[in-house]
Amino acid sequence: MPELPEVETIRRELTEQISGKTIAGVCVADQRLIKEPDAASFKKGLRGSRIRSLARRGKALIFELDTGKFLVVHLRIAGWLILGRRQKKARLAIALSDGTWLNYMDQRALGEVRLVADYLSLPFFATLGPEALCLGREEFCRRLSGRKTCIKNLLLNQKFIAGIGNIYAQEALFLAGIRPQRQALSLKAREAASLHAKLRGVLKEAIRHKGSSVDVYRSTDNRKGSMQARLRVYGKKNQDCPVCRKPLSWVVLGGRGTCYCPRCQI
DNA sequence: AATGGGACCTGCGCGC
DNA sequence: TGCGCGCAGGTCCCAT
Repeated sequence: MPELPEVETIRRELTEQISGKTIAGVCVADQRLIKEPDAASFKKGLRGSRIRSLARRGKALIFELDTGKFLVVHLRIAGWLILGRRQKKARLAIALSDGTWLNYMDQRALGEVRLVADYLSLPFFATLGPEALCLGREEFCRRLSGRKTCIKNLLLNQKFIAGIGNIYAQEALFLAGIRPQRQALSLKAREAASLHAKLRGVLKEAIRHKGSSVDVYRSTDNRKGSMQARLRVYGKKNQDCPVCRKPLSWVVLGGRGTCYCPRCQI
């Protein structure tokens, strides 16, 4: 589900709705999600904490607590959060002081939740590349140069750039007119600059529209985003290009399905 | 050092 | 109706 725009949407909504509130209780229905510490210490460490603020780094959501600890949530493929009534299928439910619940939902149980004192030293954050929306054009082009892997896989590599996933990588490449299987080092300066601009554009567009609800993703009020209606190629296997109206192509790159237009993308 | 494939999970839609 | 298969928005681990 959640790439940068979806996680950013969640962060903004939660900032408005739960910052300043205190955690009254914690119910762990699926222990597999709690990566550290053990479930009992996790619950004990969380109870009574006040939520100071919410941050995002890449696709990870970070709750800053007044105890000095951080609740780090990674939704992976199919996680989402619902604020409000307690949800039956929640794998983790956090009761807030005002009687509302923050429910962690996850169809595939691949998500990860941690309570740590220092999240920046976690391997994921220590090796994470620059934020997609903070990376300037020149730095983007410099990091791109000399990389032999195909451009789409590079965009998906979180150590290269943080926050891009399979939806927005395909969308940005379509908008920039670049084939996903091109070697990164083959991009001309103009192409790299265009890709940088289109990437920023599509991420901002997606944030404005509260993310793409392609499958299970919902924003915290359990409503769908609206970006899915604006996607140009993602999930359009066997359909036509929105620009030239000819059939789109589909390939597997880095184990992930990839749609592109063989005419509009060079 | 960088790259590609498999593993981790569950559920849906499809063809037979 | 039922079953097997392919596929799904991410990341880590391992072999090469």
